[in-house]
Amino acid sequence: MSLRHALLGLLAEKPGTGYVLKKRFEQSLANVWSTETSQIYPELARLESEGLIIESARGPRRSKTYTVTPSGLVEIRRWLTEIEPNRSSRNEALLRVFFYFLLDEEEINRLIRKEIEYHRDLLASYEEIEKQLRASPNIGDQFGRIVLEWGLRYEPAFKEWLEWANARAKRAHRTTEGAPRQTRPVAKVRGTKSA
Amino acid sequence: MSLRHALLGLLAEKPGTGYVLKKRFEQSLANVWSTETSQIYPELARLESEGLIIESARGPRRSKTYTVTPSGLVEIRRWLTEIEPNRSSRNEALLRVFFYFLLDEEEINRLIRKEIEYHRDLLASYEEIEKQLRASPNIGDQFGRIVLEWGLRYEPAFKEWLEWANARAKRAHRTTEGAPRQTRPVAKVRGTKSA
DNA sequence: CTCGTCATGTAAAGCGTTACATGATTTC
DNA sequence: GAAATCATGTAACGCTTTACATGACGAG
Repeated sequence: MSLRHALLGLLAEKPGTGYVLKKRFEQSLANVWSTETSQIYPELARLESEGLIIESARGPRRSKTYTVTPSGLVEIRRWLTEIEPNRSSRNEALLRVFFYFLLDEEEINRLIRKEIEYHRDLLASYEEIEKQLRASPNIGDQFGRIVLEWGLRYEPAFKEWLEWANARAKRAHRTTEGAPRQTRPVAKVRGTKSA
Repeated sequence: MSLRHALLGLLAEKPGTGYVLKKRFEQSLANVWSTETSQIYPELARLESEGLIIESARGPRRSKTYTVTPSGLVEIRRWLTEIEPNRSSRNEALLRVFFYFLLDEEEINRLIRKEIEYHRDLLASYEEIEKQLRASPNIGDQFGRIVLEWGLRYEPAFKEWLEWANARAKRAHRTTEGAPRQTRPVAKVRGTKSA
């Protein structure tokens, strides 16, 4: 249940409405966590009913500003310090590379170049954010800056790996040429489909 | 729907039963994708009913070996080359760091050290796999090796960042000392809770 | 004959995404 | 007064995880 703690954390930083929380997800947490409004509003209602946040203000368009309560603060600290983080990760890009043996050299090259472009742009956007942070150093963005730093280190490393992978994929294809993994019969059909 | 294509890809590499597919997920794809048997078996049944795989053999304990069909091969190639990869990522470790402003220096230090240990062990396991691959170079593991290489590059980079983050967190705490973000009243309560 | 592992599945609950619905306020 | 944006929510569907159930085979 990371979403509820993400909401608690954001509200601990600064109270806000569901709408602004969504914006904050998109701006500061885009590459770390994401969610939809359809998940935010019910979760805020649940957090309120559990007393972890309170509706502290009503604004113009029947907007509700929520503020974290003392027990909400206790809860997020408990989560941070006592709950083992879920470290399982999924990376569809890597999963795909795993199956590149099914493609020819040219297609692999095209796909990897596309990835490189994507990550080049992502790095550029991180650098832009970093520039802005440097221009107006907001006390309080310290840990956001630390997370951003990871993006600034990750992207160049990933790009280098993609380039390495592209070169290596060519070599892999050359060495397996004429000996494809798929062409020999792999299993004798012993049973028959019965449904 | 990455799971179905992961299954197709694994079966394209080598036919197998649901049980061995689960093992292969754990061995080769652990850090890339994961799934449970409760997801594998229904998905295999669906893939078979769609003609993308066939039950090619029956073994001892009523085990069913599946093999990818020509249309299954077409499908996974289509997925690889024509479907835009889902690049959205979630990283709970980074999400947590974002909220470290709620903790004191000592706790942050403890948490970061724990992460460093975890990733140290993960890197060691990757290095072990790499050693084994080098010892018995299996043609066909080429792209698995390429994916592994990312792990061998990622882990040291992440560790360095964790160390940097730890040092920087200390600095961040010192500069915000006596000016915590949470202590001033953040919102006037204008409305009242009505449910 | 017992234990471990191989092997396949179902059920239920939780989490996440997509689609849809509605209305209020500000800006031009 | 029209359009953009602010703002909150529901419904349905799909994916993922946890828990449970069952049984076959092989080793000792």
